[in-house]
Amino acid sequence: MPIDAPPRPRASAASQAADTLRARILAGAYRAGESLPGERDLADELGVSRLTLRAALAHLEAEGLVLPVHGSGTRVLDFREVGGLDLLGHLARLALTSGSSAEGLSLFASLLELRRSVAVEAVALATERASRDELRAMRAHVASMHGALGDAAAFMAADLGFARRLVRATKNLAFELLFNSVARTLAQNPGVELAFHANAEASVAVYARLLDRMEARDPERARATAARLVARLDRTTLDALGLARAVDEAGRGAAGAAT
Amino acid sequence: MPIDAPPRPRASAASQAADTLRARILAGAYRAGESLPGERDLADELGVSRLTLRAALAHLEAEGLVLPVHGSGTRVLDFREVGGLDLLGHLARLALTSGSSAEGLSLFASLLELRRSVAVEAVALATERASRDELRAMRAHVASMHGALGDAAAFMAADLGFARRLVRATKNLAFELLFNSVARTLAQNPGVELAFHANAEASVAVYARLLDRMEARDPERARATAARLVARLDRTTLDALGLARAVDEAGRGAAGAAT
DNA sequence: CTCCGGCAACTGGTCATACCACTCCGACAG
DNA sequence: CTGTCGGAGTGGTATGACCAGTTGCCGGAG
Repeated sequence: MPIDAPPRPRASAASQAADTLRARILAGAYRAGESLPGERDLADELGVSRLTLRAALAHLEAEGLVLPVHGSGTRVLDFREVGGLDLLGHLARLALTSGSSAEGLSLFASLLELRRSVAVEAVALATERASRDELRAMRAHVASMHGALGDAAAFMAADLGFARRLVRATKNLAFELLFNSVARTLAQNPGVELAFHANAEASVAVYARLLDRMEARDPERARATAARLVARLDRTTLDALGLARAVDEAGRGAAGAAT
Repeated sequence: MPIDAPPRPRASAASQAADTLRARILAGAYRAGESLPGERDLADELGVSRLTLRAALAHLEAEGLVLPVHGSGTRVLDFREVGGLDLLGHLARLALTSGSSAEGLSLFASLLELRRSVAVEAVALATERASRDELRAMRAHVASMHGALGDAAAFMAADLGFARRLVRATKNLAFELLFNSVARTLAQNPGVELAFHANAEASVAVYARLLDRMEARDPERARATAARLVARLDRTTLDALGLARAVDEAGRGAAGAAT
């Protein structure tokens, strides 16, 4: 019984086309300011119908990569100037799969830096605004995290769950939406759960201490504590990720020649 | 002389359909977790072809509002859980045009709060990483802002321009992409330029002082100064925006009955 | 020769129709 | 009652045509 049926015919043609075009744009194959080839040509080249191609373009447009102009062409935008945060995940994924691991790591470090600055402020805000119930729920969540210490993926989910409760306690929708983007970026990069898991126990301990600060209702001290502890966590996370990537790299290097 | 020729037949059918659906989802007309009506029905209801409807759905999918499932239906997602930061602009616009001005103001306050926390950290990072050239360019930019004090729109553009230079000097792509989202959110809400303009002189003065701090290469002091000064700016901005909205509200109230 | 109007050949935007692929659920056989 | 197998309904894709803007060439008027 030969295994033939590919268990991964998943990606739709439209999203595949979108991925291809996105990769080209992010890689600079089409320069910003120029126009994309005509839809008819592009569809033909990618081997899809014009309709499918247009669906892909609609996604890219929503991501801020491209701007179709009726009668003229479809302009390629400078993603550094107009792209949203969601691009970071794609950039990191591209760098990690098809290029320098160092660049992907750097992007990941950027994301952690942003996350940290927001998290610290979120702690301060939550210290002022979290209800007693919310604090209690966070306590319970942290306690439950001990049960997920064994499984990396489960722990990352629990970790993000705590972060979401924290962010929600700030009563600030902008923070919450930003958190969504960050969480999605992390989720779509396989391997990061290992980095999360690398300092799982330390994270749980840190969260418990942050809750102490928050319950004391002293925003400034809470902020200072958060800044210190989260920075330390992030350092460990980055080290773990770097190590994992290095091992991965070495493994690939042993299998094939270094490119 | 009846004005008939609409100078704004601009919006394409697809984007109109997307706006309609987005508004419905954000307003809760379709509850999260449920499925949208079938594409055929929906297209018929909105008076567009199924193809156009699909283009609209592609946008909503990219925005994280909706998830089409092949064979099943198109699920409505909880935007508070998966929506990106770009939604904030739409929410604010909806609140301001068709509903409570207070809610829109609150959303705007959320955005300012986020922007401030990020800006403060950006100042700290830029203090460490900005090159001498970048600092000089920022100086020049601040100087040039004096020329835009008269025009609200021009000043807002100049203000965002300074912010972009600052963010770029952090050498952190995540910060830069987040800035893009924030800037776009501000840009798509008409009227905010007045709020920016309300404390134009103060802003320029603050930026100059921040540059002093950055040139001194002391991240901690720079951060503290930024936190203090920017918070003050934001308070003024919010007051100005609230006042403008109140006046606007009163004007509308005088013309029609309060809804 | 210069300038301006208009036509033609692009481009993206929309439409109608048909068919494929997948999911779900209910009817039927066991 | 259980398991299976269809069919109905859903989103996904293809085709071909036409509409609607934009651009630029080209010929005629000055």
